[in-house]
Amino acid sequence: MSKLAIQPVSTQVDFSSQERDVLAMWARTAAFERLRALRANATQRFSFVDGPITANNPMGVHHAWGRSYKDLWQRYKAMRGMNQRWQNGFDCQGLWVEVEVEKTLELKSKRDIEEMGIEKFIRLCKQRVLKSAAQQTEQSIRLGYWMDWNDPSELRQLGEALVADPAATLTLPRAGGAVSGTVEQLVGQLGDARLGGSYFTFSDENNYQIWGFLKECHKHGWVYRGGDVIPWCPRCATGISQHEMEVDGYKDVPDPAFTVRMKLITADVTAARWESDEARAAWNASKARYALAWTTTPWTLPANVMCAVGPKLDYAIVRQGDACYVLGARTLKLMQGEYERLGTIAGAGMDGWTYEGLYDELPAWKDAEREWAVRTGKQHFAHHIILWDDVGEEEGSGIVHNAPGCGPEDYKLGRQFGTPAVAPLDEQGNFMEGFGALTGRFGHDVPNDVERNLRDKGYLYRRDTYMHRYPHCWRCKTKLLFRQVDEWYISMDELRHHMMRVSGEMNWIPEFGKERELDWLRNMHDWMISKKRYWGLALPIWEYPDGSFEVIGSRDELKARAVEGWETFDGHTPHRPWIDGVKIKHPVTGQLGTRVKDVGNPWLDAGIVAYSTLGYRSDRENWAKWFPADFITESFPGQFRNWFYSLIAMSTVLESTMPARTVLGFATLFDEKGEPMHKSKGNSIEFNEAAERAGADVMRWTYARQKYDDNLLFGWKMLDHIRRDVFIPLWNVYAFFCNYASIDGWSPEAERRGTQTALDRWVLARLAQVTGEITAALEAYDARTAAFAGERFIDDLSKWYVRRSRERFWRGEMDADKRAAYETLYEVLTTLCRLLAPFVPFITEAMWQNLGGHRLIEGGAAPAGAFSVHHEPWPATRALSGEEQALLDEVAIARTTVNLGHSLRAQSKVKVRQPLARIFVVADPAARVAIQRQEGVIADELNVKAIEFTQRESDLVTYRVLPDNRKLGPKLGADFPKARAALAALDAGAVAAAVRAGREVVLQVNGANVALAPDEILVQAQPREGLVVEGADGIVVGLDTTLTPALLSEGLSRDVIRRLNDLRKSAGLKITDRIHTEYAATPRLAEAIGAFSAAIAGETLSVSLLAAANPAGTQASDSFDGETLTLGIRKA
RNA sequence: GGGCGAUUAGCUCAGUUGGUUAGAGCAUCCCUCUGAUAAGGGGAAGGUCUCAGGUUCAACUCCUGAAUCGCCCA
Repeated sequence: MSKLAIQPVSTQVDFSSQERDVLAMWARTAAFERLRALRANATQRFSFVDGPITANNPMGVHHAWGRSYKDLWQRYKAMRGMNQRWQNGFDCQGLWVEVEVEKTLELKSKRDIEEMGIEKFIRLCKQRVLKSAAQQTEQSIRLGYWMDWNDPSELRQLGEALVADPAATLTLPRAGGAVSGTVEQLVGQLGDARLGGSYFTFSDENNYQIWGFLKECHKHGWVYRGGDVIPWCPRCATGISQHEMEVDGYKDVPDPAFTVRMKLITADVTAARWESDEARAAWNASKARYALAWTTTPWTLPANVMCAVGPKLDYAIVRQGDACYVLGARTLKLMQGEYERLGTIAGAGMDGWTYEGLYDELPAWKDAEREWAVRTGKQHFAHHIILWDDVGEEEGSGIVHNAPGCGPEDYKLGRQFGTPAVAPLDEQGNFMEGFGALTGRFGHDVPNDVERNLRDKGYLYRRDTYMHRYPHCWRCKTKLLFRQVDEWYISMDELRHHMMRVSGEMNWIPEFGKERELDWLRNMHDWMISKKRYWGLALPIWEYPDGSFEVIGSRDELKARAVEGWETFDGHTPHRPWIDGVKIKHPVTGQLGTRVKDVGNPWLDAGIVAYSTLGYRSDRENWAKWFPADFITESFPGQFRNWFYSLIAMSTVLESTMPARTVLGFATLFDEKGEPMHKSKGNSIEFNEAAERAGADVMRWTYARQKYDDNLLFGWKMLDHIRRDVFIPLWNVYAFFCNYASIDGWSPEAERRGTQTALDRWVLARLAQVTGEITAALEAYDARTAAFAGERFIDDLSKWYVRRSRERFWRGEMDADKRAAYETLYEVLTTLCRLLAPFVPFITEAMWQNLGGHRLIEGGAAPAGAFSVHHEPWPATRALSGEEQALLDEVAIARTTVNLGHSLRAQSKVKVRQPLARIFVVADPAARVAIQRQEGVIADELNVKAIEFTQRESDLVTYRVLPDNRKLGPKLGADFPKARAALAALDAGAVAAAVRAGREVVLQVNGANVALAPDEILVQAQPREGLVVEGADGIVVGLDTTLTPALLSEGLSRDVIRRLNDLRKSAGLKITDRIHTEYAATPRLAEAIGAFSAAIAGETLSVSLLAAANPAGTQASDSFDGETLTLGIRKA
């Protein structure tokens, strides 16, 4: 092996451009493939299952957060020697893709799609997915995310070929042998064992595996077709499931608020309390009586069936003109104009009151009533008032209009009371036949028509505008309506409990995740799995004309059962439209079964991947090897009811066991001000921009140090802060080392030859300590703790080790001490590279290559060899020895002492440059030993000649004696305050002396003697007032500020040195350049220069130092401390 | 309406089973050091620990209630 030559390094580093160089190096050397090969035969495995990223748009910085964790632990586990699958996943099917394709093609509705042709539409959806996947792959690579990535250009090529001619034959080259097929077939096989790369949830395997899951559910009788009223997007013409009602789902909007007077037919007021007999008489005499109902969805009024009141609420009976009104007692502000309060009635007393229907003349109502009559055997349905506990008084009139065909709660009540139901809207949100003039009109467009109609009929009391939160489509932002529809569900009754058990077995980070998931499961409704759209899982449900249905569990099963349409379908992926033509025959009735047109909920696609990607159907042995995943991670919000939920549901059904051992969740990414990033708001940061401007490493570190529970306020300021505080110091330590190593031609050797100093041993102890800290934190999936430990170490390394070691590197001779400095810093840097590599793969790689790794490539290392820092094993952890622990404590005490000394100098306005004779120190015996051992360092830092442990502590300190609350509180109870006061009244010095001597202290409390043991009293030394003394951590430092002429003279000489070095710098000299120096100085100063000429010459590399009337060369003049100095230097 | 979580310095956050004078980093200002890097060191200022009760010898910490914010559910 050739000798390593460490190259000099600039401190002006462009991290982003360096990252691109590293990426090029990785690509050129196939570094990732080498890692896979190196770990391929490892017996230990780390199973990570990726939660698929939606392959729809470019990756955002919020995606980079989670992906940084994914890469962090995969790299870490690789360094721990484990074999891994390295498979990324793309989420491919669903409405989001459809919406984007529709936008591109400017399609307005489902009708447009059908006119264009479903087949073409599906192909365009697939192509869009492939294009997005290619882009996200490139961005992930830029992030430094090591995965078994597809070639992005191949993905794009497939997408184009698919649109051009899906039936064309294509051959894809692969290491294990080329794979051929039609374009469509190959696309359907992406991610499988032969093609490798990322998994795609649109793959045949993924879809058929879900069929198997649904079949299993059907075996238990959990799959059913249910009617319900659900939020409905009229634009997408599909229902929005409970899972999708996300944060984005609600917007504040103004809506018309109608107060409708329901004309009462029967109203039993026996429960009423009247204001007076006259009031009662007024009610009896009134010409018309009304209940006032309130709604913000006027389009639902034509479907009104009942009204609901709160049984425990009070309702006011009021008179206005000839009419009487009943409304919530606390909602009287709704009344317009003068009115008279007649009485009060509890909601419970209004049960069963009947009223005139608002739209009883409509054919739709007549049909509904007829259907109801057939069902119940009754004649006429009377609109009436019911009791409902959920009625509130905060908004509206306390009387809720109920239309069972128009709202989920309404629907439930309708079912409960067995009423007719009128479902007014079609898929596009338009009124259906039978609604008179409203037929064909859009639901949200009819308030004015409804208003006119109700006014004409005398039913409208008032109309207002009301601001409230109203659901909108999470994809296209269209204002939702509610529709009564048939959808397919998986019943949760039984499954819920199994899922709760499985969730309970998993390790949730942060811990509250488990409670959240359990809470969600407790409240989970049946899972709506159908969607009335085109691009997605073809639900394998075949319906027969008699309403019965079957679930088909696999392609083979379908083939065996197919009686029609198989030839057309064969060779295609299991998607619409081809699958729709396949018919089966009922084994008993012989009826022809047709597949339901619905596609599946996309969370089915993502939830199955712990099975589909591990070969559950085809290679059960392989599946068992990798299942359950050791680790999964995604952003928490939403995933409890989405991915985590579906993952657990499917694993519970298929194997009744957890899909992953550890779930790491993290919060939400916002902008610097804590507001959501939105392209339209202009506050979003593109991933590519962040990677280029801040660098991927800086981003990754930002994510790593973030607390999982807290939202991340992401912005340039914080990125810049991380770069300055973490990366610049790290890089400068590294650059310092390399630049001197390069000058000295130093290179690492197998054997250590240096003589380590205490400082070397200290930093190596710190290194062992931080290795332990980072390892433990990563094992516990705690990135933040690990990152903070790293930051503290970089700080110690830069601000203590390197700062204290600089002179050792400057020295000319390569002596044993300098050698030890090189050897130590080399070990620290190379170990640190490995410790930080999983977090920040680029900077560590760049450092590693210059520090040694690269020689293996250039020296032509064996093909099986490791050349990247990411091929290395993780640094071994070890327990600290007693001496090492003591050394760490010792340095901590020394640094405290130094800080105190600096503080004193600042207070007494004696600058550090001015040497002083001594400091005084008061410390307990252990600290005293530490300070003695670090005496040289402390004296040097503080620029003092000596450290003295004063014998007469009382000169420096006073004592404060305090009761040990923890011990005496429980012992004395209520007497404690008195004892504390009694102790405070004693002479602190005397008590301190007694405690130090190990004697009891006796107090008078309530006339009785209480003896306190020495360990029940705390003695604190405090700096004496008025002295130049500073104290902390039990150490008190005093400064002797006496200035002798000799000290003053030395101080002056230090000023001269500093000014000379400033001059060297401004003259543009190199650090190693030698100079001739001349000076003109006032007498006292000249004397000082004379006295310390050797030191001055040495510190400034002056080969001559001469007095001159007019100093030659680059000149500078200055006055300080009453002296004047002119300097001149010339390069020697 | 119900549930969960939060509220500590200008900002971001620590704060062990209740215990003595509530801390750090950043930012600000002042000083200092510089053969130290976009730096290093010191100091100052900044707090009714959201509020109100309660338990206790003792509450940032435990309990109850309220306010505000966030999330989930209805």
